[in-house]
Amino acid sequence: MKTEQPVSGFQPLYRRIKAQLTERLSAGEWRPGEPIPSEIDLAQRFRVSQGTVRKAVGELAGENVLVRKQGRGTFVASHAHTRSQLSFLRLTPDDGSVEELEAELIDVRRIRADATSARMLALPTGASLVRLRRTLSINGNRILFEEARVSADLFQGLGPEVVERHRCMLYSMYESAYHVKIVAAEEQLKAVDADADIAAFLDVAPGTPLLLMERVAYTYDRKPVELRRGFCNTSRHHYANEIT
Amino acid sequence: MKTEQPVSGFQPLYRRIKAQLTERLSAGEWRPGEPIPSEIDLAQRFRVSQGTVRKAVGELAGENVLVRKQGRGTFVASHAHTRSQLSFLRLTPDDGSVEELEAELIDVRRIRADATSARMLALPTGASLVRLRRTLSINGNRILFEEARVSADLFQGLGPEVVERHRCMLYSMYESAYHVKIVAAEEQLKAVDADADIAAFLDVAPGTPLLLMERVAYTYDRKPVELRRGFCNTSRHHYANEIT
DNA sequence: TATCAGAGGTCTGATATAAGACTTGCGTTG
DNA sequence: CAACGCAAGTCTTATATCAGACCTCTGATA
Repeated sequence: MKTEQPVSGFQPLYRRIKAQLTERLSAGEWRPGEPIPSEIDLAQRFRVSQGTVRKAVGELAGENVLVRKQGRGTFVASHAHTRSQLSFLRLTPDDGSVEELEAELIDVRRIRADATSARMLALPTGASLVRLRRTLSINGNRILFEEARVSADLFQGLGPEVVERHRCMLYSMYESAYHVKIVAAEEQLKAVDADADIAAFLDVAPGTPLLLMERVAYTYDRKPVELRRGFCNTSRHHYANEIT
Repeated sequence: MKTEQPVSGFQPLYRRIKAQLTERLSAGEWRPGEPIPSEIDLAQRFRVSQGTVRKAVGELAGENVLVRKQGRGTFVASHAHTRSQLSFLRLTPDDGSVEELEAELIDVRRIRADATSARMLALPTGASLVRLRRTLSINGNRILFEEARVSADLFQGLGPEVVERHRCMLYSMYESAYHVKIVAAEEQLKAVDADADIAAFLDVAPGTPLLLMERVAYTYDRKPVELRRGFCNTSRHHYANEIT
């Protein structure tokens, strides 16, 4: 066993392997939905034992970056397949579950990043962003209005057509059209009153209490990629969360 | 290697070890804050290899039931020590972090379980419950009103004195006074309007939008133990969540 | 053509061994 | 008495090996 990094920044071997794997993932060497090489194979490439690869892969699987399938192989997680697309949607009807999901695009515009957006996306103030607005219906009830902002530079040519073509599944679209895989997000929730505009979009009276959800979404290596702000009518739905 | 359970209900060895560990934890063999025996020691007791124990302990550590400390040992997670007491409190000031936390007890009463509460706590309808109400202040601002319900049978003698003595840290109290360790919870969030009563408690105008948090808290083996309902003034605070 | 058995690949579970890293506490040393 | 160094105990990392479980594909068979 080699002991490198004499003093600072020591990282165990399996973490370095993990880093290498994320690097290749983010470089697009293996695409979402595709299998990565077998543990044995990876072990040989990296010249470490299969157990070490296994531990690296295990952590990535724990972070939902990879998906293991016994007897078949290990796959790059994808928003396209497996309804993992829903893993970022915490809204549920009070009774029963999500049967049908439908999104309706309102508009897609180019805007300039204000100071806050820029900072949160790690971009210079004034950078060009794409702002996308839409509503979302669960089981036929329109309950969410939301807007998303992403770097226009990273998502070149992002317009209504592209969104429509992916049926408004944004993360799936980021992934397949732009090779940007969303792997984590931070959300901040508040209760607010509906203003006139949003009330109109959601078919509720102005002043109705809405759940405000603000999100920063990250890709590999915790690079911030998308800002999102949603207003949800929670009269018959709720935001479900598991604490552990 | 033994292959048991020919068809159904097969559980790998490390999971059976894990189950045995949770059992002993729930029996109080090792108390929160205390160390459990070393991996080697446990391996000998259970007559399995250290690696197998390690895997079981690893999962429990991942669930925040145990806490590993390199070079020192593995400890039973505790709400009392380490500010893990806050791991169940997702409320944060919009700017900065939680510096000071203060709870104010309103009342503690015996009530009968309605059908819903009973079902969620896995108790018979009409069972005797203790209902506790309080407000909570962060950095001096009173922002949360909440009520908690627990089985009066499980928490015998639970009254204002006991709560005050533990300075309103409920999970810490459940743990040290009743040996009930809360390990997980499910929450449902909604936005609602403040009614007159709650508005008064929170010093806001009736009709102010509030974040409604409903929670079921579980102890070892996912046994439901507490129901909680909180109303939060989110004008200068938010509920923080991490999605992965 | 349709079905089935089997081979081979892949992840999973279990064990064993060894050395590194971290903490604690003891005993020596200055 | 204080400081230092060392040893022991514990978790952590790494490797190797083997067998089980699960899936896919292929070739034989009816």
